[in-house]
Amino acid sequence: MQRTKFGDMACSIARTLDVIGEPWSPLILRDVYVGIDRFEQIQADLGISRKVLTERLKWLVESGVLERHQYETRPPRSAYVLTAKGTELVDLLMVMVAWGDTWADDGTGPPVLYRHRACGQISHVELHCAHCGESMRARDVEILPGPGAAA
Amino acid sequence: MQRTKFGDMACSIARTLDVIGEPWSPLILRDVYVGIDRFEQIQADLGISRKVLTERLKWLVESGVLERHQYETRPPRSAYVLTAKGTELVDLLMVMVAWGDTWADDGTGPPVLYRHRACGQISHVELHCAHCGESMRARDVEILPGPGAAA
DNA sequence: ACACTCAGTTCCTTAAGGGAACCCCCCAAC
DNA sequence: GTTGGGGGGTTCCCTTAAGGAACTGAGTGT
Repeated sequence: MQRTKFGDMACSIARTLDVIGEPWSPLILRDVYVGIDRFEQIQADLGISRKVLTERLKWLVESGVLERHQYETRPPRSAYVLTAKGTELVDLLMVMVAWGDTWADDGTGPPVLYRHRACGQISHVELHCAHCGESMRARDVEILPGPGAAA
Repeated sequence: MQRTKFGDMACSIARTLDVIGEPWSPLILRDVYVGIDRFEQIQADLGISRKVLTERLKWLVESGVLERHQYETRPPRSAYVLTAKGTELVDLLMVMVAWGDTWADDGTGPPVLYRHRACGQISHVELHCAHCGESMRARDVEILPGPGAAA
């Protein structure tokens, strides 16, 4: 497959997809987020090919969303941990979860629940405006060209 | 490529990725969202191969996130429109935009700005708890097995 | 010395993406 | 009434990525 490069597009969605646009990456980040953070564990949990997992991990580390930490030297054992950049991608995963729970439920209910520490309730995420705090969804915004728009 | 099926996994992230996990789909949805809603327009805007675009559109329609509307019969002209299911996916795109603006800026600033109609300000989305309304990010939640968890 | 685990690497097969050419339908101009 | 052009695809070939299994190699543990 000669895949098109997304990183150069003047589009923040495309640039985000350049990092995690291929389907395994979000699942790898999820695994690392929940503590499945070593090569063998991730491979077994996802059933991903070892070859592809190696490639993805390398790319995610290069992209600065994961770091490889050798936490033991004898025997050498390493774990992957989320950087700040990677942790903010987990926010994206939480929105995916909310959508999947709503629109792709197989009838058995959500596989994972999220308890919000602040209020103690099982909940999910909603999108709000960073400025006024009110709900901010697709239908609530107007789109304008920004400074980095293509010529 | 014999790609692994994500739709059957007991994971809402995987089930979401089953629909839009391949890198072009989010960009197609973005295009439709901003009004680039016809085959030729999308193809020209994204530079995607016509073959792949045909496949993607078919899949997105099958998945219920887009609908094909023939708005003119002579000559036959059709446009793709977002369903409710698809419109909620645009929320996901807005989070991608926020991440891309923050972490993948090439120095020229964001290519697109979003004005929140409610407050009139240029803004971006933040994640809040659907229950208490407070900020709800990756670090603010506890993960629990839900009813649809794998055995 | 032998088995075992972790973390990859190598090799082969299959299928998906890119790209260009081609096709059909409808309309408009010459 | 045939040529030209646009919309909306389909067909073809080529390249490359994903899957999968086997192999490697360092480092214990017995």
